[in-house]
Amino acid sequence: MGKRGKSNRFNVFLNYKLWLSSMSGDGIISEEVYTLLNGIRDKGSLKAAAEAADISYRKAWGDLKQAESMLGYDLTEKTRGGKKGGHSELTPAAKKLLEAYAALQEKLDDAVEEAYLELKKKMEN
Amino acid sequence: MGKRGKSNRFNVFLNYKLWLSSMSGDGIISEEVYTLLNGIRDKGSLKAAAEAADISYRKAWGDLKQAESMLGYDLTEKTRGGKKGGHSELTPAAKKLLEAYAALQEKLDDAVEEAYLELKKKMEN
DNA sequence: TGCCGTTATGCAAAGATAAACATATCGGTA
DNA sequence: TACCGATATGTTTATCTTTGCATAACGGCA
Repeated sequence: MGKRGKSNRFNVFLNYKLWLSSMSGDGIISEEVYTLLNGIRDKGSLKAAAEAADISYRKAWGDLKQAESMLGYDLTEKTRGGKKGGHSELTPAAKKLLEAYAALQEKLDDAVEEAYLELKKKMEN
Repeated sequence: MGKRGKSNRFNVFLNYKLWLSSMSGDGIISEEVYTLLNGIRDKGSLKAAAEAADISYRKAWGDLKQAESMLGYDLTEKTRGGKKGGHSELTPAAKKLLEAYAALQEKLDDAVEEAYLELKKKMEN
């Protein structure tokens, strides 16, 4: 047998979750909302985005509404009726938010990864 | 009136939450468990720690048990009966975990703060 | 040995969260 | 104008989480 590492391997994963909240803490924009916005951008409707995210339309609609009310401006432009029954698309502000969020997530992913390796090292000593 | 910043102030806060999980994702060590461990260290009993954290003893006990089962080793040494009815104290492993976690949290707090400022700047342009 | 306060644990009740269901509205198009 | 499919929203059900209650075991101490 060759040598090997300590036997108490710290065999767990570090996860994290981000969200934006209002000062009062009532409304939140969770990662779910970002998923929805991405879906809306890709599919052109909240219904399709909700299905893709595997959450009920009712909840998706409520979450989006709450996010918009919290920010104080719209993230989507919605229309009812029309050839395809209606559709939703992102406002410029939403597009900016998605971009900014992606950058933020990448940066934090790196920070978490780094912190995790340190945690692990400490726990294996 | 002098000049002032853009009016669409991005007036929300960035929050984050950390937790450790097993590969399968079933068991987790949430921030709550860290709070409990801190409480146990300070007060010497799970009951007191649960009260301080404002969660039911039932849940605190269950969470702790789950965390220990996930890690595969004990985080607390418990005794029943005795002069004060019983008590709990941290194992060396738990102390190490708390230390490592505090360092991790500090590091990530900084990273999040930094990322938030960037996000904000982007959203205000 | 009976009491106290804590750990330990099952089970029922209560609360929170999300899904499901039910309609209504809208505006192109057949 | 009737139909389609998506938005919009209230109401009811189901699910998931947490609390609360009950009860047992334990071991110093009066």
